[in-house]
Amino acid sequence: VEVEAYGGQGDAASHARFGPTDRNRVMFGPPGVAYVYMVYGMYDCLNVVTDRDGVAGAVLVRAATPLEGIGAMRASRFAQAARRRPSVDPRSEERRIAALPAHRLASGPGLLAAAFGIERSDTGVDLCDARLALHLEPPADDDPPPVGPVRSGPRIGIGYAAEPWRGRPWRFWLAGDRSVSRPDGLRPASR
DNA sequence: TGAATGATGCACT
DNA sequence: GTGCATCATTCAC
Repeated sequence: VEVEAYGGQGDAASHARFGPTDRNRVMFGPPGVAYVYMVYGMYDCLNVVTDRDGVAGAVLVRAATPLEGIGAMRASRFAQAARRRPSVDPRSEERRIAALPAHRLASGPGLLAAAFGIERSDTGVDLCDARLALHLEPPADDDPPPVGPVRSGPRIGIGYAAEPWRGRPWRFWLAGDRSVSRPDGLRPASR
C-alpha cells in the first residue's frame, strides 16, 4: 500500500548513485529480483528491482496491509525484535507486539521486512518464481478492493539528496489505508 | 500530540 | 570516521 521509486546513477537519493558496489549490485541486474539492505544498523528493507538488465532501478516496498497470516506476522515480528534487541525483556516485547492492531504489523519498511521474515540474505531471490517461499502474486479474487486513490509525494528519509531529487514525488501510497506509514506525507502515523 | 534521542551495523569516502 | 531509504521510547507540553 506504499512504495518509493529509486533510479540509477543519476538519482542522488538512490543506493545506485555511486555505481555498482558489493551492496547494490543486484540493482543493476535483471528486474523482478529482491534487493534487501540494512538501514540504521537495525532494520532490513525490501526492494524489487524494476529496470532492465544493465540499468539500475528499484521500488522500495514501504508498507503492506495484512490480509492473511497475521499470526505468523506477529511471530516473525517478535523473533526479529528478540534477535535485534536482546537487552529488552522478551516477555514485554511479546506483550507489545500482541497488542498491536493488524494494520500496524507492516506499516513501515523495517516493520514490513520483519513481519515477512525478510533479511539481507534474500537479496537476489527471483520474486517471480512462485515455487519460492518469497514471491509476488497477483491479487486474489476475494481480496478487498483498494480503499482509495493513489497519492504521491516526496520520498522519506533522503534529506541528503540535492534537488530536484529530494522533492521528486516518487513516493506512492494508497490514500485512506491505515497501514500507510505516513498518511499525511510528513509525520509518522499515530494510530 | 509532537519533538528529541538512543540503539545499532555497516557501506562508503 | 561519517552518516544512514528506521523505529521505539522519553520528555515537554
